[in-house]
Amino acid sequence: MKISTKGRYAVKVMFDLALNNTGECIKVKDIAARQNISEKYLEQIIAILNKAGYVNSVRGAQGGYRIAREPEEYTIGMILRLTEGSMAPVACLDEGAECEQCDTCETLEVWKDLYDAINHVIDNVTIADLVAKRRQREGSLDYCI
Amino acid sequence: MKISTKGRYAVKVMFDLALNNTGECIKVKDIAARQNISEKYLEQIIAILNKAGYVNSVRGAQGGYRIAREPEEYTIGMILRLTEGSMAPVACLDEGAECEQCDTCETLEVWKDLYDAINHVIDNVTIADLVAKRRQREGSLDYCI
DNA sequence: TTATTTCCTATTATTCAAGTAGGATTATTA
DNA sequence: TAATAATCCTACTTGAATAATAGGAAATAA
Repeated sequence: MKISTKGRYAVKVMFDLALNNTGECIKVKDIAARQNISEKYLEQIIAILNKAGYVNSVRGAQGGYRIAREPEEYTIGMILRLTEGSMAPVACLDEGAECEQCDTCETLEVWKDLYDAINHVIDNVTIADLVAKRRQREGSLDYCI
Repeated sequence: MKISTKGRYAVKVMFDLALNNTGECIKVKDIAARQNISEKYLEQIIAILNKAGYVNSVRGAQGGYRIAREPEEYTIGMILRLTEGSMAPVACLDEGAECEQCDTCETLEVWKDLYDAINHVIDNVTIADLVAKRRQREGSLDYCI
């Protein structure tokens, strides 16, 4: 039961755009280099974020991407659901799923609890939280040197 | 991020063996019929449970399987880890994993929280809990009729 | 000795993850 | 205006994993 690179990279992209946001455009190439991800693969992932309006794009030379809203407004859950699809641990719990045995399925209740627990975590962390942690870390590093 | 049929079926097997336990052997064929799973595929899954000592087997005619210990002693987590492997949402958190970027990875902390939440759920439900729920359901059904 | 059951291993079909590749389109800038 | 730099779009590939299917060997009860 793993989160795929698609979802993980999407979170990294949003984090990177928030962390390095100066109002200027940020190129895929730069994100790929910083996050150590294939540039071409990242293009596809950021395209999903773009279509969903999570980021804004500027085409042409000196173009790139910017985070569309404030980092506080993006939870990890939003980003994972967009890129990974449902975070339900079993298909029975996906939206629009039909299962005849669900009424008499004791295990389903466990999966429901698991689903709730997963959602609770990913819906209560925002990109802003991740940026804050990095800033804090950078701050404490200054003291070390 | 889905639990595979292997893990789900393994839980169903343990549940079935506990629910229908009379001290007699239970055949794979019967479990497969009750749980609506391919017999041959179930053989492979129950073999894992058998090797781990979660069930005891009796070969030959009138043979079959019995749950080895009390249903209270088997958590869902034990069964899933045995059949699925680690339940960590990212490979970085698997045992023996090595990741150079972990020290400066803010997202990892989210995955850790997620991992903890997952473990908390699956380690606090036992097969006995599932059986109890079924018994309760059966009891209330009697009143309905 | 026959029927029944577990045990063991190999094979397969399908799907999905994770990228790779190539070029079209759009905009800046020299 | 031409060169350059960037996003955009689509198709393809490769490898691994999932979810079985298949066939028979070994063990045991009746």
